[in-house]
Amino acid sequence: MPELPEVETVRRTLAAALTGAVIRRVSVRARDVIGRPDPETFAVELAGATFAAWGRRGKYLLLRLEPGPQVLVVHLRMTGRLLLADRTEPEPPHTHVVFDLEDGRVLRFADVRRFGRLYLFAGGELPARIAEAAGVVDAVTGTVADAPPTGARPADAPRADAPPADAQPTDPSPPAGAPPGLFTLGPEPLSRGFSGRWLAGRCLGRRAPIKAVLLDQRVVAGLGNIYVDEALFRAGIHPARAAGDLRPEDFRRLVRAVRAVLRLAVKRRGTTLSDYVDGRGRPGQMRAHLAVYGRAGEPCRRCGGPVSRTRVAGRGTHFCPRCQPAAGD
DNA sequence: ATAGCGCCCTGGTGGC
DNA sequence: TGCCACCAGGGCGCTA
Repeated sequence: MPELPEVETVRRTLAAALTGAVIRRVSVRARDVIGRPDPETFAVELAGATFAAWGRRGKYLLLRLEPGPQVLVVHLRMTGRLLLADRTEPEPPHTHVVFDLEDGRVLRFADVRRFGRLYLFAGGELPARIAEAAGVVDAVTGTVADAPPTGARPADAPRADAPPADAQPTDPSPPAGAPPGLFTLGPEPLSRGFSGRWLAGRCLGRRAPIKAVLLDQRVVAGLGNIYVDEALFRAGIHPARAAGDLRPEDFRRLVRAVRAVLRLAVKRRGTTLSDYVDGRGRPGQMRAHLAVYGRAGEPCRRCGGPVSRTRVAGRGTHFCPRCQPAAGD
């Protein structure tokens, strides 16, 4: 299940191999995976375009194309794959979109469950920050690495109580066919915008389980079921605790835990349980480092007690009842 | 506004 | 061995 580390790994593998590649032809086999515009326009618009830059925002992959600027947005959802291969290599099953490149290679979008979506935007249709992220965001820190020198920004060193730089509360409403979620994404978890104070603010007065809040992409962008469970374990916080009941030190610990687990997962090139592979078809190595996810009944790596599995926020949830007490301490 | 739930989709799994 | 109900879940839309 691609979450931030998996999407980031795909981004890196493809950016290294595909920047500057020219699209010869696009064929759409399954119309329903093209979110916007219609599949015919999608194919026509992309023919002849060059991959100029590869960015990421949350779980969205952002491919900037020239001339344009146009931005191809890809969301892999559960089982989507973007695979770069030579034209002679056999096509993977459930291939729904094929980008034939001028140099003889092919970029294929395959997805067993057809949950993944591809969207094409003209540059002006995206909020400035998203368009910027399509190629210029530093994916690990989440900071804009090569932002155009639009003048110094001296006095706005990010304060803890300031709104995160990458939150976009005033962005325009999404154009037709666009995924609404792309326009309401919270801060990147590895950026300074995701702080204990920000998280505390978003949890204020909320009775929803803390896990549900962390899964909400408007609160923080890029977390999914695996890394939320892992971060809560590292922070020693029960996933079902009411978000509004956490204390300031809990939020600080949680933010640190989220960052640590995501950094490690990026370093290990993501978690492969059954489906995920990177842009070259290689599995990730993070599974061996998971403390609770998928380890129900196995000994907790910290206390030795058995890892539990329940359902929280409608999701399979893994935690250690001893290391993550249900209430307070 | 918030929280919970059903829906999409299909391969893999477990029960009988 | 074969059949089938059931599960996995990200994001969205609906309901209360």
